[in-house]
Amino acid sequence: MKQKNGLSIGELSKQSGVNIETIRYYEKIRVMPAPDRSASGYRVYDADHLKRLSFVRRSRQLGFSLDEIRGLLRLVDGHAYTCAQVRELTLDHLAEIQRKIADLKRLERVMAEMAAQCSGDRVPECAVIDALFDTRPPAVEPSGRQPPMPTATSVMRRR
Amino acid sequence: MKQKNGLSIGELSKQSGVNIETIRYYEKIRVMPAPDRSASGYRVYDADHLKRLSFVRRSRQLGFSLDEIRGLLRLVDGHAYTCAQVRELTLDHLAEIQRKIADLKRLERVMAEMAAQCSGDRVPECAVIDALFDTRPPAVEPSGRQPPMPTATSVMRRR
DNA sequence: CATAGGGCCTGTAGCTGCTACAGGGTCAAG
DNA sequence: CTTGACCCTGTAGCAGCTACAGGCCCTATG
Repeated sequence: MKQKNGLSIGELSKQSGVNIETIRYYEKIRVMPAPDRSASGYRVYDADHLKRLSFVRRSRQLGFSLDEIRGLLRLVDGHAYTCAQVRELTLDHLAEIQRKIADLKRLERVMAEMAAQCSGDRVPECAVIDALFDTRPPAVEPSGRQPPMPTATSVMRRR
Repeated sequence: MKQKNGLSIGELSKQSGVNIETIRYYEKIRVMPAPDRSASGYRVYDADHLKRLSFVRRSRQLGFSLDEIRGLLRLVDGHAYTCAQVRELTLDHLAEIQRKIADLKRLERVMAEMAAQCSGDRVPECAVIDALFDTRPPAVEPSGRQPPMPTATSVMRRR
């Protein structure tokens, strides 16, 4: 009773590399369209679904948020995008990645400096602990003030 | 009726730079101890609370998870830490930051390459879209295989 | 003395992007 | 006919907060 090229959710999952639960989640949040159902209520997918899901997966791997992906898909679906529009989204995203890299590099430097101060002695006196108890924001640039220290949240999370 | 050095949650918030809601949240998850209460049930903090909260804030800014911070605080509270222990936690954390930087740099390169392919033409043919529709994982190293492409989640989130 | 405003209280729901159940139905093989 | 693999829905959980709702308290002003 299976239609030509019909994929079950399990098969789609294997072929796309996306978790079954995640596929259903994408459907719920309207990133993937609701597929046809078999007589018994099973989801039945086709090759277009596989393409779209792979698109989503790849975009996620590249760090696009689901909201950004919705934007890309809207362009693709409308067949109305210009390459320039897509390029702009991509460059925005690139800029964000570069900002995160810069933030992390500053963290890296602060952590390395703290660790370097640490002698390894047994006494409960430790440069790292002292530095953490310092109420001021970490020294980031010896010269010149900068935008406020990024929080871990702003660095590690998207949006 | 306020005791010497007693701080209301609002004052603690201002002096520490930590949101009121976040302070209460830290208390709930036992990162901050429950303070005394005034007759009418208001939280009353002292200078030690301020120190500890600043420690937490600074550690968060440096990207430590609340769980790691709990570990640091346990060491500090017990007065039993050696500087070497703290140093180890710090170096672990540093290594993680460096891993994230490396991951992001790979993403950066892929994004930049995609954007560079993009002509800006009006036609609905776009190298970026094509690349995203590619079902294979993004090319990361032209030569030699690597650990699987980091997902955005693994790069952006902690743990 | 009444009231307006600010602050504080608890408890719950929301955010992102999933993942992991619980408790059931379906289907093909042995 | 039973077993086991699959599928279904719906809900709760993860981190680390943030944002209410609905209420109490406290001080100052008219």
